[in-house]
This record gives sequence, C-alpha cells and structure tokens, in this order.
Amino acid sequence: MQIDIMLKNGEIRQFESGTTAFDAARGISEGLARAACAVSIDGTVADLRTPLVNDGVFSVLTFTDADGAKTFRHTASHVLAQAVKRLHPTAKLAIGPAIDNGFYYDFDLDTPLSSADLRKIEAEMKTIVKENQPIERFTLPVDEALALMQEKDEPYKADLIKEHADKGEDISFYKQGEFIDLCAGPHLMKTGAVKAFALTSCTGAYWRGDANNKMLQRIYGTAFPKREELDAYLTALEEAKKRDHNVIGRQLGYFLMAEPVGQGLAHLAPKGAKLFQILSRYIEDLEDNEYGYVRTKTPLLAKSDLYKISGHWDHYKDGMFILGDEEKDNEVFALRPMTCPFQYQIYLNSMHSYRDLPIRYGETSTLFRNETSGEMHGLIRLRQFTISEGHIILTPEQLEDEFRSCLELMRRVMGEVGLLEDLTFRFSKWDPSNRTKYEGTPEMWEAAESRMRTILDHLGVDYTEEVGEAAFYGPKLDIQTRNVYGKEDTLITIQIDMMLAEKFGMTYIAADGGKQTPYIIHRTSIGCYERTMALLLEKYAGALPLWLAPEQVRILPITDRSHETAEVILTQLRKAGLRVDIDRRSEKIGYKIREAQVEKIPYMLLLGDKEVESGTISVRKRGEGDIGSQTVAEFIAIALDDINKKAIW
RNA sequence: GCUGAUGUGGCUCAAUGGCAGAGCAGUUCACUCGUAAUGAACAGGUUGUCGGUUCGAUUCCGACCAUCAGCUCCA
Repeated sequence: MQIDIMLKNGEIRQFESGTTAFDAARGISEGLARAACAVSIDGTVADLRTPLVNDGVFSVLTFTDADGAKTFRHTASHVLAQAVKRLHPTAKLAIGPAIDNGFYYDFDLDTPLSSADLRKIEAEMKTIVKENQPIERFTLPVDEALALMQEKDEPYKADLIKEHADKGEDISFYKQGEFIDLCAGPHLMKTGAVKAFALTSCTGAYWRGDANNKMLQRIYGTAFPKREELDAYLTALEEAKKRDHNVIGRQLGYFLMAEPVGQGLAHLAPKGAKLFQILSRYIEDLEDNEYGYVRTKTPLLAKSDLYKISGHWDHYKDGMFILGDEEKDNEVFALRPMTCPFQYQIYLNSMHSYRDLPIRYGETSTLFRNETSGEMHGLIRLRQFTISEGHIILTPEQLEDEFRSCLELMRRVMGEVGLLEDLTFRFSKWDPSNRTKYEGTPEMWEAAESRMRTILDHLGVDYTEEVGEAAFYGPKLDIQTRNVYGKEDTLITIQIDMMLAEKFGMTYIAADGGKQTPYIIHRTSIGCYERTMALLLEKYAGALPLWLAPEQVRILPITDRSHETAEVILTQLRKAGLRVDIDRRSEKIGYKIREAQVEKIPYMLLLGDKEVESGTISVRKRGEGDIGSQTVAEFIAIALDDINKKAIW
C-alpha cells in the first residue's frame, strides 16, 4: 500500500507503507539522511526508526532544530554511559537526558571521579564513536523489562520501569554494541555521528532530585556534529565566564564580602552603593509618580506573633533569622524575610472604602533569609538583600487591570535597563500532592490559578508552567533570567494572593455598605537590587550604560598646569547633574586613559594646554575612542540627552 | 545541608618536610608628558583558622571556616 507524505516544502511524496522515517529521509536526499537526528510526523517528534504507516506531514530534524540537537546529545549521553560502564563496570545507571547546550548522565559509583577520570572516559567515548556501532531499538513488556534490568543489576532503571508499569505500555530500550539502556528515545542511527564532544564537569546530584535520596555523580558534557562548533562553544563559555559579576563586580569595586562579617552578606563599595542609589531612586520615582504607589518604611523585625498570623512561622521558619529562644524567652523576634505583613499593618490602621482601592504600597525593603551555606552565590543569592517590594490591595474586579499594570511596569523597567530580551516567563503553580507546603483549600488554589491563567492569556504572555513553584499563599508569575553559567534564577515575581488578607482581617467597605475581603498582589518591579545589579554587570561586562554608570565622566588633565581649569569644569558638570571626577595624579596621559578604560568609565575628558587655550575639552568615548574636541556646554548637552534617553552603548 | 575542587602579601599566580618568590597594585623620589602601562628605590607574609605527626610543617594528617561549580532550596 502506498501512503502520501507531505514534506516541509509542501511537496507530496509517495512511500510504501511501513517505510522507516530514515529511509524516507534517504529517499529525499542522502545528505539529509546523513544529517538527520530525528523526524517530525504530524508535528510530533519521532525516532528515525519509526515506520510511516499513514498519510501525514513529515519533516526531517537535523542538529539545527532544537529537537534534533536534543536527540543528538541524548545519543552522546548514551555513548558516555557506555564508556563509563566499560571503565567502571560496577557503576549503576540513573538517568541521562539532553539539556540546553549539552547533556548529562547520573551514575551511582563507589569512588568519586576526578578530572583525570573524565579525560579517560572521553578517550573511551572516542573509541565507541570510532566503532560506529549501530543503535537498535527494541521493546519489552513490563515484566520482561524489569527482569532484564534486574539481571543487569540496574536498580535505578528498575525503579523507573516500576513507575511506568501502570501505563500499560511496553518499555523501550536502545542497544549499541554491548550496551543496553532503558530509554524512550529518540536516538541517532549510529554512534559514529557524535563526532565532537567534551565532558565539562562532574558534580553531585540527588536521585530523582530529592535531597533525601542518595547523591549520585553527574557528568556534564556537550556535543556537536563538528569539531569547530564544539570549539566555538567552549570558547564562548570561557568568554562568558569573564563576565561573571562575582569576578568583575569585585575587580571594578562594586561589592565585596568579608569573612568576619559572614556568608551571604554583601558590602556595597562606593560604586555598588551608587548604582544601588541610582536604581532605587529611579524605581521609587517611577512607581510613585507614574504608577500610583505610596511609600512605606516598615520595621525590619517583628515578634513571632506577626509571623504566626501570616503563616510564615509554619511555612518559612527554617528560612528566618530568629532572635531569642522560644523555650526560655517571653518574646521571640525574627528578622523579616518578606514585607507583606508589615505593609498590611498600615492598611489595617484605618478603614478603607472600595473607592480607595486599589492601594499600592511600595517600599525599598531590606529582607533577611537564612539560606543554608551552599546556596549563596555572589550578589545573586544573599542572606540580606533589598527588594523593590510592593503590595497592592484591591477588589476582585480590579485584579486584571492591576496585574496588567504590574506587568507593564516590569516590562518598562527591564526594557530601560536593557534586560527585557533575556527574560522568560514562568507560571508557578502549587503542588496538590504537597499539601504541607501550601495554605488554603484545593478550591481556593483552583480559583486563584484559573484567574491568573485567564489574565496571562488575555495579556498575551508567553509562559511555561511549573508545578510546585508557587508561594505558600498563592500562584506566581515568575520572570526568569540566566547568569553567565546558564543557571536560571527568578528576577521578578508578580503574585496573586487570595488568602493573607483574610488571615490579617483586612477588609474594605463595598458599595452596598458591607465588609469585603480584598485581594492582594505581591509584586516587584526591578526585583532585588543586588541580584539585578549582578545581572546588569554580567549583561554589560561591567560597561554600564551612561545613565547607570556610577562614574559617568572622568576628567584627565594632561599636565598639572590644567588642574585649575579641570576643577572649574568639574563644578560645571556636577551642576548639570553628571557624576564626574578628576584624575589628579601626575601620571602620563596614556596611563590615566588606560586606567579609566579598564574601569569602563563612559566618558574621558582630556584637558591640556590646547584645550585650556581654546576653551574646549577633548572627548574620549568608551567603545569609540577619541571623538574630537567639544565645548563643555556641547558635551553636557550630548551627555544629558543620552542619559534622558537611557541610551545603551 | 549534600558532592567535588580550592585557600600563599590588596590582586593574579610561583615554590618547598629545612631563611616563602614574581608581576600588577601601594609608598617615596625623579620626569610635566597629547589618546590603553615613564623610570628607580622602598615597603608589604604567623602561607584561611585550630589541633595532630615531626628535631623541624606553609608543605603530611584531622576538624572547622571561607570561596567556586553543581544538587537541593530560592528573590
């Protein structure tokens, strides 16, 4: 029987029913078959071994397709596992998926692997690739699959099969040479295709991602069809590390940590403190003047009673710094991990009409969270940090408009600092199977999440969904970013809370004169300042846009004769609102330029006898070099224009 | 908290079971200089902390502290 297959270009080809996807690809062209990693059949990703039995839409996925690359790297992870099994026959296999930019495989091994071991494993992988073993797929009924894995003494694989047992499906395996792995696929046809690969690191990882389980050894790697692509990737990785805020932030004098003070406690040095001030003034003015916020300034600690009402005592106690001993002391205090219950006290202090709502409280709020020791990371994870925290008290009808306004504010802020294009949106939901982590009833969660989903869909937000990432009081829209190592973190969050208002007895008088419980939006606009500063430093490799640069202009007198004029210009520029300083040292001009360049100062103004004579300055712009002479007034106009436009260069 | 790696002047890095060294930065002196490093001299260290082995430990061993990557957790 013949079937009709529509190709990517719209052309219809006829194949004998039962032709494999790989043979169909070969029918299109030999080159395409060689590059093929997987196929898409009617929009579903499938293995190259899949027989085509129905009419349908067909396309070949190569390494340039995301799913093709995934398949390619998944096969690389099998080559890795095969090599590890050859060198360490007692190793137990866990899982080995493809991830963004690479793959990993988890093993249970008695002895830790060193980087020398990784080089040996790489060498064995090369052998396997050279052997160019055909990769075969086969399936077994659950009981036979289980028997096979038990016979091979693979307890983790046996566990995985048991989890699949009730689905009523056969279990699929892939075999290459002597190596057999439980795997859903898809995979390449032969090991020989995995031409260029590298193992990048070896670390610990818990089985099934649960800290109560045994810690396995995870080997990370990456793979490409061509050597040049691998080299380019590894070079890019090295380059990215040079942007690490933890390195340049310290080098450029933005922040430091001090051993006697403690872990996770950042000291903002003058440049960092200035950047913090620039950002927080910007946010406070923007929120208050254009988005209707009112400022609060609330206490940094409170009696435990407050956290008992809010639920933090039950749900967040491990994360708090507690002052005093519950057993012995009459009163126990805790440093605040969140601002919510404090701003609620301000709401509770007076009666509110529905006409007053929404009320938008904003605070530049310092918080304390007792993170465990391994979790701190530069300015990204701290024990003390300051966030642009806001709580909006509103009626249920106002929810969508206010949510939209929060999103708009966040987009504007991220756009202006230049981070917007790097962000992704995550709808963080509760986990119904983990009831101890969350307050409220399934009905309340259902209501809050469906309301949030409707709003997100209305606003056209492109988001992914994640179970078990919600706050204990409600679902969140988390706005995610990645650091130079590719690690994801939440930069901004907007949350819907239908529970805490009731706990605190917050009400408003509705139009009918009755008391109603408001909804609350918890949100931030620029996130936590330290984290945002870290990402800005990484984004710009320390060369911040003019409007954010702690030192915008440095005046460089060429000889001591120009110092007097330099001081006059300094005053003029400072009066115009520019952040300026003078390099007053008796150094050669080349030396002063070099230092200012290394410090990423946006503008250098050179001042020698010629300039003093003609009443100008010689302007050197970061990234462009010497841009010629200007009068001070001309320079001020240009610089202020860039600042007002928040230009990025 | 867990796995692994690391810890030597302010920074980047050498070296060694027997007096710890370089470059940059710093200080002083000279040079007053035109778009990414002027020269010389000087100073700077209980080798993360505490204990053990040893005639002797910075080096070997142990505990702790801190840093880095990953896991878990999380803004």
